[in-house]
Amino acid sequence: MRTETVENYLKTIYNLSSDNTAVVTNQKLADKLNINPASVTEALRKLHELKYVVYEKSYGTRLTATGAKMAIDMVRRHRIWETYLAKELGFGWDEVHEIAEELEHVKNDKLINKLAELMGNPSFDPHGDPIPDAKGKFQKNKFVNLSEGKIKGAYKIMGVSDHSPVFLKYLEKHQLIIGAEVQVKNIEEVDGSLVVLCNKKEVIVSPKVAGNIIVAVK
Amino acid sequence: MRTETVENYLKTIYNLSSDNTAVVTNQKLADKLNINPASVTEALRKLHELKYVVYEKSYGTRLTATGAKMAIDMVRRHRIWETYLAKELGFGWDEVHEIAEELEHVKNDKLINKLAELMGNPSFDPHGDPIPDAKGKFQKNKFVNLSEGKIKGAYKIMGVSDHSPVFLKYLEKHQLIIGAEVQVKNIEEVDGSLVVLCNKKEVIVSPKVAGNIIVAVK
DNA sequence: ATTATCTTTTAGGCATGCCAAAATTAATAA
DNA sequence: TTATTAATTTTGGCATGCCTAAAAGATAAT
Ligand SMILES: [Mn+2]
Ligand SMILES: [Mn+2]
Ligand SMILES: [Mn+2]
Ligand SMILES: [Mn+2]
Repeated sequence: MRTETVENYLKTIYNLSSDNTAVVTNQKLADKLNINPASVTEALRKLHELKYVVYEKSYGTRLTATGAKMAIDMVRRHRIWETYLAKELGFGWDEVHEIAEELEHVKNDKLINKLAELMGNPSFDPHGDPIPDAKGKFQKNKFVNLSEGKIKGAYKIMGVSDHSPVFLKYLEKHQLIIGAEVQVKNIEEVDGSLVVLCNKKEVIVSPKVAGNIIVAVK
Repeated sequence: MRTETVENYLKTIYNLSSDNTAVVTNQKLADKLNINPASVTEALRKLHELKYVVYEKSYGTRLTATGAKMAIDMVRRHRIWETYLAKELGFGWDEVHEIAEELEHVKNDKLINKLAELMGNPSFDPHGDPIPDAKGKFQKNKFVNLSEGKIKGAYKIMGVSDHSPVFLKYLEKHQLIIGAEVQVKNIEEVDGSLVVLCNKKEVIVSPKVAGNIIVAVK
């Protein structure tokens, strides 16, 4: 059964096993889904039954081909809705995730495809994440982390890996938004903070923050 | 708890007790919700507990003020989404209801208000039903049924009371759509069918169909 | 190799929503 | 009014998803 719960599990497994086939632990799933580990065990048993995942006891879980297809479908829906909310309805990039968490479960492919078409089939969502097309194909990007930035290096912000409102509002306050061009002026010895020039202003970016900013080398 | 189930019950009770305070029977609820009458009894007991309805055993149910407020909120969401799907995304009036059944449950007032605003706060949905504003106020209309039409009478179609795709597609085929102007040429003695002129074509409208077309007298 | 720690699983429960069958109540007809 | 029919409620069950506490398994440290 493709319940909302199943959809959420599959999507989350997919997001946690970033580099395709990596195995996901129960703990990480429990954390991400805000659910007790015992409940995760149960759920995985069922998902295994349904052939959506391969679940090996006390080892970990990975998606089957069927599961991956469903997961990618969810990712598409989520990101299309996020993009729509931001681009067409004027929601902030810190607001869209939560609403998309609900909208993604509306069962109507035509709806998603119409929204996508209306926006010219965008390839990236407001956080810079790639949007799979209707067939599940993505544009794979090869960006790096700002924390790998070098002194005098010039970069362009392409995405973020932390989607929490707190983080996103913080970035916005300093104009560290998608598309912004930044230059690394210095890297502090003490704590590894980056002093970057962004929009003609100097901003100090902590390693933690830098680690969640995805950039292209210019 | 305001679950999806609760929202559906309240909305349905509201829709079934058309003339405000009319009592709704379990049977009608069971039919509309496609649920076993036994389940309806249980649900109503809980809704009564929650003070959303006044439920009197073996007699019937009506909404409390609190329940009515929630119901009207649901009606607003449903109709805003229907209008949005039709006007902005190009869905047919026969397609929008089903999708809106799901979208109406997304918990975000800002979203609904943005959609409404974007469309200029419409007062009627694609079926001619009035859309309550954010405060729950509607424009009460005083239309009549086409089945009450008189020979030589001229009318304008303002709405429909059957929202099923079959019915709506049938109407569309004969151009009997909202805004269309019709003139009653004759009423057949045999079965009460109306012969109406619509878009310069004669159409025979059965009593059953006419009974689901809402018109304004011109 | 053994202990301590952390993760996962099992066992036993609970809430929500639904159903079918039987019992009760209400409404209608005779 | 009494019998028949129809609507409602009660009873006992079931599936889904979640939880806590206890048991078992895996990992890491001494
Ligand atoms: Mn979700
Ligand atoms: Mn995103
Ligand atoms: Mn609904
Ligand atoms: Mn409608």
